[in-house]
Amino acid sequence: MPVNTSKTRNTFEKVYKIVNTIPYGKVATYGQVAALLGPGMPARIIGYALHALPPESSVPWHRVINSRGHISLTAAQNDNISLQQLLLENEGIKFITDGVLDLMQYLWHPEN
DNA sequence: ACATTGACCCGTT
DNA sequence: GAACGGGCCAATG
Repeated sequence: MPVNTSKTRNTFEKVYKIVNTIPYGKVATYGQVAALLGPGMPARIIGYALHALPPESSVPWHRVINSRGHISLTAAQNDNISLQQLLLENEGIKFITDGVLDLMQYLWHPEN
């Protein structure tokens, strides 16, 4: 859950802002988002921020996956895996197998 | 203020 | 190619 301290709010908002720039039908890796956040930002923070994100939010959290092109989400939230996969498939992204998609094809290439 | 954990990544065995 | 370990920042007890 996001605690509204000044520092975290800033970082979290940055994450959400970047995630919002991911175009429809494309996906970005945690590492990419971390790199856009700034040097020295580990990918874990993105995961933390997105995990804290409520489902009602308009942030396309499902377009963020790990560097291997897999849906992470760990075992605890395996119900969300199907949800994320459904959302991505709804955007025209085809999965190779369950929870695995083709990064070369769908990876977002930011211009900045 | 210390230790542990986390929707991760990368280099080395 | 799989398994292991170190590393970064933020949140929680």
